[in-house]
Amino acid sequence: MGKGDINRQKIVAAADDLFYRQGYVHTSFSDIADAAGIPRGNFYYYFKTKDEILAAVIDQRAHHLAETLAAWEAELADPRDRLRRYVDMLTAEQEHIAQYGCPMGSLCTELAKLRHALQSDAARMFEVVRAWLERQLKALGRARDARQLALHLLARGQGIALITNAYRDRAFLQREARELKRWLDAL
Amino acid sequence: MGKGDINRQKIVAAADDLFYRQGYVHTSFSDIADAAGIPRGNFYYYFKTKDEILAAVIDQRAHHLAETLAAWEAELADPRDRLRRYVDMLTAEQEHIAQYGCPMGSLCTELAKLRHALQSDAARMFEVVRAWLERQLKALGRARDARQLALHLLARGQGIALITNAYRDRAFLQREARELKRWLDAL
DNA sequence: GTCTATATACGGATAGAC
DNA sequence: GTCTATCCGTATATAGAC
Repeated sequence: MGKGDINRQKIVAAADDLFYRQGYVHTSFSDIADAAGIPRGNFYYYFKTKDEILAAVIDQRAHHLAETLAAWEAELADPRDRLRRYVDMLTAEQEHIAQYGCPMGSLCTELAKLRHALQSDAARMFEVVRAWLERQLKALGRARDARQLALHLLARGQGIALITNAYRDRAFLQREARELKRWLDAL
Repeated sequence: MGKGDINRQKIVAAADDLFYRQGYVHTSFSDIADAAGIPRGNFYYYFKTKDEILAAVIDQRAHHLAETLAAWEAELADPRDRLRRYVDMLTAEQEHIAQYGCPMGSLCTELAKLRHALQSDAARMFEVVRAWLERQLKALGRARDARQLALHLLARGQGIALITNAYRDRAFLQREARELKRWLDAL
């Protein structure tokens, strides 16, 4: 891996973080360059436009998500345990969620308002999760309604993240996570 | 009501619409002035800063919301019918939601990322709804957990709106609205 | 590959004539 | 109350020296 690749990676990592914490529109090239430790001018050697960085960030998030979910699948044999693990992610990330919301949800919301060309790419992050949830639900014997249940679970998580963020209320997130687990157990 | 008040009202109405459809950061003074039919320069006679417009928009949304909810309370005697009516709002607004998400949720999400001073004011829109839901739930005999159930309902609605927006999937919204009503009936 | 200087456009905001 | 002209900062983006 050359030095160029390392710089490229640093830029994407910095942009990923800043897009999450500040939003896409509100984050400037300078912000990213400063955070990555790359001089403003040299920036354009790696990315020609802001959209290119966004595409790289979406790609990275989708890959990271897929890796995490695959690891849970390898680690846990019982599909119900895997789904529980998914809910545990909410609790584990409660600090970030209270401050910045969900990285997938808030980005999709922002890009929808911008009528951004990459909005459908951002929605593919959700697809990664939805497909994984659906597979676990099928393994649980819910083949018929697995897809709908997966979307339902996705929406529940997004609602919890949004309200937790708006109210800065981690106690709410914890209560709802417990309730989601009861819902899983009843499936 | 003088001409100044009318112009002021036109500005707030235009800003309300644009903040919903384009987001706060991405909407410029020029956008609002153009939409309201007010010359750019004259704008500052009514509002000194963009934040002042935002404050007026939040105020208007909260008032409009309170009026709508009060009307439902006057129209329907049964608290369960009132709650059903709340769920019906999702279905009625499905076109807007699919395109732009929830006006409350998307604004709170955006302001949280900006670390905007008015973020807590925006959250007060949620409080108007939460308090109303809580009252209906208490009237249903759920005094003990009315507050938690109200927040739960709020979060369910937000999750549905977000996923509907991300996937542009009105069928999902309709299915989830039906499910929410079943949940209400089981209370 | 790295960095400086700079072009160009647009944002929010102001002064002041009418 | 209305409108024009304009300031200043910042944003994206480019040219070109090193």
